[in-house]
Amino acid sequence: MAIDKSLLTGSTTMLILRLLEEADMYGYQMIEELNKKSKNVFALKAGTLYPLLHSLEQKELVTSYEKTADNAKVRKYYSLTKKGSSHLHAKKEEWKVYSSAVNDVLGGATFATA
Amino acid sequence: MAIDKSLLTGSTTMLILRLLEEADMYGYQMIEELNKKSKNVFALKAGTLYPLLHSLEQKELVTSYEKTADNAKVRKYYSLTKKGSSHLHAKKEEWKVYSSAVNDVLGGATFATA
DNA sequence: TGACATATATAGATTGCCGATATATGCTAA
DNA sequence: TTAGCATATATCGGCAATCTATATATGTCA
Repeated sequence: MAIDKSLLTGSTTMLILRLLEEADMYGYQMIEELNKKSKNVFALKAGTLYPLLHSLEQKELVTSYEKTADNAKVRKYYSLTKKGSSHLHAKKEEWKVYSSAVNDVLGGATFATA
Repeated sequence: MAIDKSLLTGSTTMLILRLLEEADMYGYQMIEELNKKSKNVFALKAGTLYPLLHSLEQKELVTSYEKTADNAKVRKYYSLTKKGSSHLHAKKEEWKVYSSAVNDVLGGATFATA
């Protein structure tokens, strides 16, 4: 199930950084991973991702390097910086506060963190 | 705690409709209610709310009527329509799917509905 | 060899929300 | 008594995030 794109706003950066927390990745791979991990809910578009990655690199939240795959294709890998890691943790806290507040207003839903 | 405004995108309509599900309200009151229910997380701006209410009325999700308060002040009350109620339920489902998906990606959080 | 998946990139448009500003009334304190 | 603040609604311009469309280049498979 795909959701209204407008709900995505603001959380995309967090999700991307979260992916990079586990492993270095190249753009195309992030789109696939995000789709898989979210059970097809997040269908991030290339036109959204690449400009976003460039801005994250400018903000020094990620760094990039090129790596040649087996098939001689050059891929651009991104890696989470220390600054990016801090940013991610802050955003995760924000997400917790935000989603709890939405649930407070909606009522009938409980939010538990493990 | 106030959160990054960008996270709000798309959910404001849902929250407003949710308020009207419980009782008819006028704009200014919604801002206060939302603030209270969300424990000061949502500080909706008048410049956001009033245009939004007008668009909701155009979409026939709400209707409005004027009512004079004790102090002779005229307030514009909004009421949820049947169409608005359906819309709200659809949006709530979307929110569940979306927030679960975010938690899936973030890991370490469980989402339970009551 | 032609179509499609992979892989990255940019420009233009849309949308949602905010800040600033405007208007008018009621209440309260100097 | 009047100046300031809260209440109450409204509009405009602008910004930020995302999408669509388009472009490029290579690898793979029918």
